[in-house]
Amino acid sequence: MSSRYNFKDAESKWQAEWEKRRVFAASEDLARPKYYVLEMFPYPSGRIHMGHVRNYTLGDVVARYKRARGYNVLHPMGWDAFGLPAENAARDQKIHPAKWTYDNIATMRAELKRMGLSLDWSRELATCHPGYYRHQQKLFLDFYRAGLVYRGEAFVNWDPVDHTVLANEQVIDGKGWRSGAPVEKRRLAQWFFKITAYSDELLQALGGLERWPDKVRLMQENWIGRSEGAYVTWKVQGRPKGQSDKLEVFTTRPDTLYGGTFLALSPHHPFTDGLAKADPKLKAFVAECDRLGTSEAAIEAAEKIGYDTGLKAEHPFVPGKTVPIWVANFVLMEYGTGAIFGCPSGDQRDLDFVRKYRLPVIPVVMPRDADARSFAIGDTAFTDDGVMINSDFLDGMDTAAAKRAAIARLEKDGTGRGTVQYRLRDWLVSRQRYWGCPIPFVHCESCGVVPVPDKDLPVQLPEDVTFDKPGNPLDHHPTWRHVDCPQCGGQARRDTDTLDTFVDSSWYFARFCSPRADEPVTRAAVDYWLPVDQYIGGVEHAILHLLYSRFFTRGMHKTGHARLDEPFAGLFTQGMVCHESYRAADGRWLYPEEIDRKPDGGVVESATGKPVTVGRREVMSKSKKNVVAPAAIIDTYGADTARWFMLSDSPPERDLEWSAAGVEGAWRFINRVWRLVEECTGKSDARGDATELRRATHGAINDITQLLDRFKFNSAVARIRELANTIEEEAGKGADAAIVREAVEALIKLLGPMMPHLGEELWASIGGKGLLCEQPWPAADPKFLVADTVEIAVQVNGKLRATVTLRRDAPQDEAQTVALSQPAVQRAMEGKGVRKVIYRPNQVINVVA
RNA sequence: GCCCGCUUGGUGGAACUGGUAGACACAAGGGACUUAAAAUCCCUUGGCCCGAAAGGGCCGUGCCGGUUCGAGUCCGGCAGCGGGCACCA
Repeated sequence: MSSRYNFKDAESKWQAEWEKRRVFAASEDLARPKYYVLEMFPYPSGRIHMGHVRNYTLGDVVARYKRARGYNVLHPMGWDAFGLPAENAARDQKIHPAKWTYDNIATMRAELKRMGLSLDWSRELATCHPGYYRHQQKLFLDFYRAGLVYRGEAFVNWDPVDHTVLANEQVIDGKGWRSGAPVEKRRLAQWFFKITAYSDELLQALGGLERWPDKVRLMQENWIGRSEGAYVTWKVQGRPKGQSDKLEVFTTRPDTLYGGTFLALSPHHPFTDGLAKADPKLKAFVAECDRLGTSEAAIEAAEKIGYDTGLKAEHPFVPGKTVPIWVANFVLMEYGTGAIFGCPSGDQRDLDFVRKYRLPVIPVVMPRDADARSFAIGDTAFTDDGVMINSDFLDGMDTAAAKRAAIARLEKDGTGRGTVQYRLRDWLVSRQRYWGCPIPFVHCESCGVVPVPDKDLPVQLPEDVTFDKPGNPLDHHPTWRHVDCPQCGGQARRDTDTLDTFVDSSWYFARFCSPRADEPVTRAAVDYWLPVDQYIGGVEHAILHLLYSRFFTRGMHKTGHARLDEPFAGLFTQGMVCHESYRAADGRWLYPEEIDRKPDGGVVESATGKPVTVGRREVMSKSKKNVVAPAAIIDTYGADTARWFMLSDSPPERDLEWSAAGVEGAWRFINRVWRLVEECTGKSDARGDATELRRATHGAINDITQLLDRFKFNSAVARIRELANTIEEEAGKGADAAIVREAVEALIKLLGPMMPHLGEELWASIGGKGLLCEQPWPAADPKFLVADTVEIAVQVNGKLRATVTLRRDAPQDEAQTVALSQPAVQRAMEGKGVRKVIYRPNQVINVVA
């Protein structure tokens, strides 16, 4: 054993050993409790980054720890391999998306392997592989047959230059992010998942996800957006030609109907469409609304514009009363019925609108203590609950009662009904792109939309595609789309859209259970492994990915592919990795390795010696060059250093600041432990007192076990360091050799999940049997967890005045006598008598003077 | 605008369900070893005050107030920072 730890040899040696012995290969074993640890699989963008290192380190600690605790652990890895960057690379670099993707996977796999993760690589999968997406097509068809997939029309952001549909985030100031052309709203026939069929269930079931962060549950709750209200039907006066004579609105405030002074329709409401045909001004107004779009700057968004159709609607409660019908840009077709009634006295937005267009305001709710005769609305609507006024039969009721009464009346009159609305919309999954899972449907002139028969799956992506023309390469392909109709045998064409990549990631956790099965999932395997016991990833997926996966699992349940509803029993969202940024005087961003720190604390550019502006620490990003490449760190310090640093200092849910000094500190600790084990196990015949050391050892085992269970890895790191400190001290004092050995063994086992290579090397060096990663977790002996004496705090009037050592569980009179005899206590009492004593055994005694 | 979270030394952070604030590190300063450097080891390190020293006192967890024998922890208000959603009827 040499005195300096050679991480290069050790890390590759143990990685080879684990692989050779297949120690992380998982198989179903009903005799043992299972534990499925999963980290969100990466997009193969090229290289792994520090965010991956953090994510996979956290998961690996859990996996190794649970394995040591006797669980049958499944810990797989795969690739979220479809997506737009591959097509961009194809166009810009003339590389086929498949080659680009598989090359990146090879690079990243090699980088991940160098981290020493306890992964079952035999289960590796890539979503772009036909062996994966074939089964996704099967699920899509099964969902279709179960009524969870349908074809509908949707407005999309259409880029007229690139001939493609853009995601909202690709529309910047109303223009395509790449072409710069003004984006058009187009109505296209698209595929949807019927996620709204589960709105209420997805909401209700959040309550059962006890091991999910509250934050994520709340975000999903808000996203689903349940609200109670009513549909109200208004009769349109003087029915316009070819139009409905009724308009249905949704409202959460049926109580304020008497305050309604106008109706507003969405620019995309069918009624609006009908009117616009004969009204060029309205048509222009609708076009104007479309131009403003949804992603306009906040200032633009704040402007509310309307168009008076000149039509009137009859008030459902007040015979003879009518209100004008407007079209307004702020009414969304996608929410409610696409039409509202405006009550300016009770809604700020409506109030702003009527002030602009000079419509009337009728106050209908006032604060409890206000006077009905003098209560008036100025520039602020009264939106709180209160007492009803100017509302006929509702007058005097409170808001809740008025809502109930108004709904009852609507239902009795047949002019409306109580209902529940959700903000959640169905999931649009069609993408006009090449690098995605083909949608297994055929369009036939005579049969319509026909599913591809199961036996013909997969519908495989053609490889010979070109990216030099704008638009979807599948559309341009000379032959691919032409196909015989599976139903009538006549000429038909394939659906050339591909699925949103969120579909790929909505079931990969299930596929991992039987990754090579000839069906999407093997029931026995998913029944055994699912749900995922611990899922770990970034909070940026808190809504879409996690919600889609929850929906998809329900769909798989309904179609008989699984028997559970919730895929992730436990969820942990980690913080991001940050670094300060550096900027030269001329504005260039500099990489951390391009700067030097001077002794006086100043920072200069290495190449020029000129001073550098140090920016605040923020999320690592290539554009600001505040990045550190994991590969470089592993080359210099090894994987264990990177892992240890990732776990130290910052709690995993918070952002972590990467610092060179912190990495150095981690590296120093590894060498310190190395020397410690070498030195301490050398002294074989010492017979000193060892009670302190045993207490430290078993206390550490106990604490670290609990800390790992609670995801408090940074605290576990601190306790491991403490144990190392104590061993060094006690061994230096000549503690009993057998006890030192016990402590060192515990230390090695405790650090094993965090620094597995160092752990194996140390384990071998002290003559441990087998592999460390197969050793059981150490057990704390309870008899060393409690001391005979305890130090307790002595307070006078709540202020600490002394600490005294007492027998454990000493009775109050004894504690009181000792406490009062303390000089500092006497001084603080200033001769006053004892009025009261609060005694918490083994903790504190507080004397009230 | 609405909803949520956070705020503790020079820095990252610790403190179980209200009970000795600052664990464990980083940085800094001092010292040892060395021809020197690296590495390593030891000591000091929240602020202020009294004292030659030993020791002692006061203040202190963003700010203001409250509950309690006792508050970093609970409650109310405010500020700052961060996140989510955003014309949601």
